[in-house]
Amino acid sequence: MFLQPLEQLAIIQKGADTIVDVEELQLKLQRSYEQQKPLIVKLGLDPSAPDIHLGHAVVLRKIKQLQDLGHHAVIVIGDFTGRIGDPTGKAKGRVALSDEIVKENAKTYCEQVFKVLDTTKTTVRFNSEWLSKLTFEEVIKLAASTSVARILERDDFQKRYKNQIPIGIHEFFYPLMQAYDSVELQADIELGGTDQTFNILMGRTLQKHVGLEKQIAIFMPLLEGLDGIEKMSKSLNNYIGVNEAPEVMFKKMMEVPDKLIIKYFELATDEHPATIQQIKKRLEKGENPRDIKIELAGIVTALYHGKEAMLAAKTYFETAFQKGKIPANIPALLLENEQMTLNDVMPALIERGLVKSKSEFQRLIKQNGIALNERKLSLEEMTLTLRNEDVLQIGKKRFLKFSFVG
RNA sequence: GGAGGGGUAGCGAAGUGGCUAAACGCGGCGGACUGUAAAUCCGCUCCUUAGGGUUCGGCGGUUCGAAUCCGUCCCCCUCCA
Repeated sequence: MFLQPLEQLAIIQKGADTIVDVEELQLKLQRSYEQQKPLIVKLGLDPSAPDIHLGHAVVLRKIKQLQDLGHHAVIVIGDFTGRIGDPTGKAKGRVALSDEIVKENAKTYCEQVFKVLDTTKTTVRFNSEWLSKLTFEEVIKLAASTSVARILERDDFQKRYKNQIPIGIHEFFYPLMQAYDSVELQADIELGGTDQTFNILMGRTLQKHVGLEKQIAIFMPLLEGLDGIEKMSKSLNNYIGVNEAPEVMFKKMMEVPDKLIIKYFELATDEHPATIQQIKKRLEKGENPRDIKIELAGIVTALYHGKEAMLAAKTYFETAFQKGKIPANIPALLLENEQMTLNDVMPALIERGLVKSKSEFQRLIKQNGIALNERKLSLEEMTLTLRNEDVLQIGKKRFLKFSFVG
């Protein structure tokens, strides 16, 4: 059932940034092979934002590969970590609420996670399950396994300390809590981005401290977001969510900077290294990066939405953005009666997030950014009565069709 | 506990009684150009029934007038103990 340990190792190493420690990993694989017993692969997820994006997916894809090799994944939802970590949640009423929200987020989360992972080889755990039961004494003992100097080594702590940005004492416990998860699960392998180096290595320290075998740390490269500079994250709004509509996903993929095309092929698709080599060559030969990016966008979109939806999204992209025409499938807004004007629909537009305020809408009109049925609007036309099938275009990307009930 | 420095729009940062809805930079948005872009150029960037209305950590006060002065409270940082 298992592949030869060396073959497994090759697959595991593919695309990984660093593995600590490869020899130990080999030993674990060997033993697992001999005993026909899967390794426990741990991944911690922070439930604060309920969206999984392609950056997370890099790690998930690697885990999927481990599952395909026969190993077992444990997803740890950091509900405890998240709950005490949020310094804004001061009010007591909020804690209970955020508990529910965490549960709900976790549900959405898992749905997304399983777009990549194999359900039958995955266990989902919440770390409040064990962390909330620790006594103060146990916590202190945990804390004694490291030192302030060690904790301060962590990159972002150092930066914050230098820049006089506050560091809460409780934040010192994050690495410990995450490390304790590994102890509890007796993880064989923990996956994470290179930004998780400190936390994941702490897991090894702690496991050793309590007399367990140390987990293997596999660090995956961080995927830069659409700005091409910062790592993909929701708060920087440079992300592509796995749950986003196919049209949105396709369009965003096209916004990936040219220089990241190969990296995205490597980290966001399951393409074979040989295929990627060929693409590299095509780029070097001077082939238009746009065309290659269209292929990339197609592959990624199909990965999450299937081929059919991808093809529709591609057509949408070609009509709306390449030709500048109104695409076929655009969201519709139902009008209550036949006397509605743009002024009247304004609240609905704001609610849908198409514009921030009426003032912004008027500003856009002044800037030639609003069109009704492909004709630019003027300020006076705010009071025009809308007709069935009228199409409103805001900027280049936002479309809305009006239609009457019934 | 003591001493000092801070809190200004999404962020960074000017402004120390009226000319300030608040310079400048970044980010974001619109337009031009394009290969979806990037780079570049132009414009916008609190709300509004366009007359105004609400903003500079919170509350209260002085003043014809306050981000700017006073009181008080909250928060952050540094050094000392």
